[in-house]
Amino acid sequence: MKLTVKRAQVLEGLVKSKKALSAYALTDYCRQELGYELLPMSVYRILDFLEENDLIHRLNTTNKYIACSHITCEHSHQAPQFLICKSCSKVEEVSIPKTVVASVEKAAEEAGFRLANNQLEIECFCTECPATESAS
Amino acid sequence: MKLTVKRAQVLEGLVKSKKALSAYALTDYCRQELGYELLPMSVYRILDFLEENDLIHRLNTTNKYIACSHITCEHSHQAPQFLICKSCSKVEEVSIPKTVVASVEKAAEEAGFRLANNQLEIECFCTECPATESAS
DNA sequence: CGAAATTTGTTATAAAGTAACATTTACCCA
DNA sequence: TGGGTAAATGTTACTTTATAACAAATTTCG
Repeated sequence: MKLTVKRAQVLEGLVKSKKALSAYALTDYCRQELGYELLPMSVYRILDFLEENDLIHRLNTTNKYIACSHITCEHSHQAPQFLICKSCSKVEEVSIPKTVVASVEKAAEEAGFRLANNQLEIECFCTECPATESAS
Repeated sequence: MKLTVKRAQVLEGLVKSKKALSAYALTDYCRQELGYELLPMSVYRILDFLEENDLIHRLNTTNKYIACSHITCEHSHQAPQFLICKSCSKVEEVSIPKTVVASVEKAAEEAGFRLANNQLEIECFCTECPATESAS
């Protein structure tokens, strides 16, 4: 694993942003804040690398990326769960009790599926955003 | 609410398919199986309509759509949970115990978020698909 | 009937993601 | 130290997903 300058800069962009960013938002970040062009293709590759090395998470529900909140920790990662604000993209990485995750897994197994990962993404509204859509 | 012919045909396409389909896959379906062109814009509008009326679900993690497994039931919908095969897009709509959903909601509230909906999408592999990626 | 609302058509384009190949840079070791 | 290999990044082109804006057709209902 090699954290090159560009990879570190993309990671830094995600760390500094308190919310989830798309790959294209990160190309904008490089242009505007760092003063060079990093094309989408390169951004995607760097994001893939950062994700493989557990430095960031990809949010499947929104096609955005966020820095892992445990970058600085030593302890190994357990499955992440995310609360994602539908309105402003603010993300909180929370820890849901293992028993809860276990019962999700159990429900899956009973239906003949095995989990690909334990990542849960939950659509929310944060305190600063009014719920423009009603909860279902 | 008005279930026009085209809306019913799109819904029928989703019901007949046992897996999740993208909007563009549904334009192909109309061309190949029904013999007319339904442009993507129209498909998206119809999908929006069907979703608003609880006849289908949109899977945010995969940008695909699936018929609601309770179309024929009378009982009102509770929050849906989906097991989605990453490999073949097969989807199972399951019912996860309310206590589990409640504890997810509790974790969200403690972090200052309120749920936008209770839909959970869980990435899996079904029995027919080998896990090409290892579970995390 | 005829006005208003709803549904569908049409065109163009934005946004998200990847394939394929070229070039550059880093690394190793004889 | 030079050169070969692997890793990283650049470049071009394209596919997939999604929506904006406006036009036409159809339905609804007084």
